[in-house]
Amino acid sequence: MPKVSQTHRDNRKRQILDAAIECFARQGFQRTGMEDIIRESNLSTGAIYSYFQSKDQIIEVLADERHDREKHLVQDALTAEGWPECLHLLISRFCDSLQESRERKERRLGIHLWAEALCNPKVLRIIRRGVNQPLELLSRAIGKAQGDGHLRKEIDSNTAARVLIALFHGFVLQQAWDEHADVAAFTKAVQAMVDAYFSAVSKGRPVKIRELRSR
Amino acid sequence: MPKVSQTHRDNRKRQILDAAIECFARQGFQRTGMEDIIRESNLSTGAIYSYFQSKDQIIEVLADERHDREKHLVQDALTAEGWPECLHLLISRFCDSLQESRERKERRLGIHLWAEALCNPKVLRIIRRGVNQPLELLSRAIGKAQGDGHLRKEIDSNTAARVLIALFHGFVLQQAWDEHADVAAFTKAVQAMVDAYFSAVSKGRPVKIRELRSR
Amino acid sequence: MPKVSQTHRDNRKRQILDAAIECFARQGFQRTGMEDIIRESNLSTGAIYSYFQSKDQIIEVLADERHDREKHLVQDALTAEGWPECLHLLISRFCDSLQESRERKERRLGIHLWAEALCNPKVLRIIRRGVNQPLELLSRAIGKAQGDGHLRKEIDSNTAARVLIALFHGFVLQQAWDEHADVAAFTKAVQAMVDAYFSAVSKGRPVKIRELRSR
Amino acid sequence: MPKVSQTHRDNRKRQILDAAIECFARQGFQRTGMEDIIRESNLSTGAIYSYFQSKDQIIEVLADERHDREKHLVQDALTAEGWPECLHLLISRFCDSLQESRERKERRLGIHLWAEALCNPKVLRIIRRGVNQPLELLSRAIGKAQGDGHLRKEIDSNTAARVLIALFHGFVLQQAWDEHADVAAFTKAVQAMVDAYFSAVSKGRPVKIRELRSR
DNA sequence: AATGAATGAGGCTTCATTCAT
DNA sequence: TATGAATGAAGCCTCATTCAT
Repeated sequence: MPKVSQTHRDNRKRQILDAAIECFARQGFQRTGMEDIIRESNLSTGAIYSYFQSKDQIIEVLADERHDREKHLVQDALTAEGWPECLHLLISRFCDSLQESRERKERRLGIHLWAEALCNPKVLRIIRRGVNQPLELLSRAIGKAQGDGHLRKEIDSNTAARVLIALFHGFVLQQAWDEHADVAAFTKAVQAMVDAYFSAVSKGRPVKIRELRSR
Repeated sequence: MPKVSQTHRDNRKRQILDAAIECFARQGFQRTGMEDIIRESNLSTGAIYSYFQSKDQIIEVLADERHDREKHLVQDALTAEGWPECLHLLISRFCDSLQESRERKERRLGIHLWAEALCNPKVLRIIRRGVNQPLELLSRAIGKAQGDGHLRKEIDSNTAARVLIALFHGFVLQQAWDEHADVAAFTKAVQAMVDAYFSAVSKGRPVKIRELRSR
Repeated sequence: MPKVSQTHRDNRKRQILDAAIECFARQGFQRTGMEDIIRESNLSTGAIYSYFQSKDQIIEVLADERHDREKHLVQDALTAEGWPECLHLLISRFCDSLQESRERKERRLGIHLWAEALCNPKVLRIIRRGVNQPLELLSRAIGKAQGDGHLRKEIDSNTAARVLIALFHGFVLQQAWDEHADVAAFTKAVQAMVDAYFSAVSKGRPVKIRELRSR
Repeated sequence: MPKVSQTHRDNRKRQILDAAIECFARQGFQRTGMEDIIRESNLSTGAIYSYFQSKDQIIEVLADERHDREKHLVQDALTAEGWPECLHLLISRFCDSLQESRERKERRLGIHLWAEALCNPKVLRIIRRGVNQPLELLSRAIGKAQGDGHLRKEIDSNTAARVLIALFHGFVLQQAWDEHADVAAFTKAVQAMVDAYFSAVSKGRPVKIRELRSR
């Protein structure tokens, strides 16, 4: 039989991956059988296995995809000019994405990947890249803003980046557990908090914890 | 053996739960077989099943325990007097806990529970309680601080609480993926950010989002 | 501790056997766990095992009991004087017993024993005795009636006994499957049939099948 | 393997059912493990479960099959013309079947089903149908014979049918417990008894039970 | 004697993967 | 290439029985 075109193969692969996303997002890895993916993708067992070596490999590919997406989201946001703009763009880009149904589905899948990473070395490696690359991008951007004098120097850019990512991830969880979580309110609060943090006492020295305490 | 004391039963239960925590934290729910828990607990199959009805029930009990712990952590912190103290205590309590090995293990388990909640209604219910109760406690504390004039009124107490929780959860993830994540730096940054947020523009009016955006 | 009296032991044994009858009749052997018998008997695991060596042994003892009862039922009926009286007494004794709730329960148990006998040599031996002894008693009684001139000689006493027993067993099944089966009607029909059979053409030669066919 | 024909599927199903009959007839339901059926059928665990959902379902299907066979046996016999012919055909058909090894095996299985019915609602329903349908067929046939003047009207057709079925079932038991039970003798006796019953006192009035009792 | 906690072999079933067609 | 029937290891759990107290 004739070899099928690469495009055809790609389409099939997508078909499988989309089916897998659907199933995994809904039921997690354990509860999703290959049979579910097969049914959802309208393909046959054999077909699936001619595109992916195993269920685990599908998971790994999906992890890779998510990581790519995350990186691009950060990358895109950081193309904006000027400091606070970058940050605001990032926050809104991120938060906006939580409103789209497709993205929400993938975020659920993402959570399963976060847990999977804890006991699957391959996935852990992918997740680490998926967190570290955005982290570095962000960290570098913050560093640059500091260099440009838009930001207090006392802030450790790396840690600041971590905090931002933590905020995002943390909210992804809350939204997954309660789909009515108020994204807009959260967005606003994060914007405010981050602004306050980055701009606090920009005129002189940073606020010291002790001072705050005794106020 | 004849009737044993309640203490004995409790000890056995703990033995099983601890074994389960060990296994689940290390390998997740799927990869942990009852056999693993049996081996780790030094008990027999039957013994386990005379204390718990099923693997799922063990998971649920562990979820309940985590939720309780989380609530108590928040409750304890909020017993401090005065506003910023409460908050700082909470942050340090939380971050300190991430340094203890036992707690780290349980946090890993916690992440597995977060994912499990997405496709296990019972666990979801438990997790929701486990998030909502601390959220309310925190929210109420913030509200009280606002009432006492220690905090800007523009902040929505509920959302602020959400943001804090998100920060914590988000960092738990980072630490799980990279056990060398710098807890101290994170702690400091969170303290600073939160202080900045809650006290921002205390000298005049709060920064408005619109202003920030258009800057 | 003091050795308990034989009476006490007997009572305990009965307690266990009654509990077992209850459970086995209701749920069969497989579905009845030792735990069920323990609960129903209000004794402890250990107690049960100090009176019986195993679940199988309980079954065997119960089989023995049933067999005894069955034998006595036949024996008692055959004490009547004169031929048809014996038979009628037997039939009514048997059918009457099907009206009592206790007996019905034991009959259900009996059915389980019938099946058990097919794959449990010990029970098979007991059941065989339980069928053969009544069979012989009956057969001998029929033979005697023939000798006394009350019955046609052409009838094979052994087979006739078999037929009677088959009628009884067969109806026990029907009643077990449908507790509203009409015992009275069945009794009457059996009486009539048996009478017809035993007395048919008592004046001369037996009816030949061929004749019946061509009539 | 690619899609296989329906015939192939049917053959496989039969293969499994035959293996199950073999095992169940020999050892009963409890003592037969899926492993036994798997070995006996020369298939794999998975194969079995792709044809049947559970061990219980196999039992139910077998119960259905038996019920069908039983019904057909009666139906076929009742196609004969004329009254006593029908009956004699039925009796010989039934008794002949007890001579075939295959049928004897299935009869053993049948006994296990009779017991199973007592504590398995699904099987009970099937067994009831399996008894009631032949019962009705027979009852109707007897009624018709009465209408045609071939039979005494005093007989309750329904009860008479019950008696016949009871005779058959009862003998199935005896044969299962003692494979040397004399089928031919039993057959003859049943034929005679039934003939005597149905034609008794055809010369005058039927014998009344009361008379028999008081004789 | 009595208790009931503990044991662990064995039961039923699932499901990722293979491979004949 | 594509199909889906077949495989069988491994999983969760039950339950008759034992034995320390």
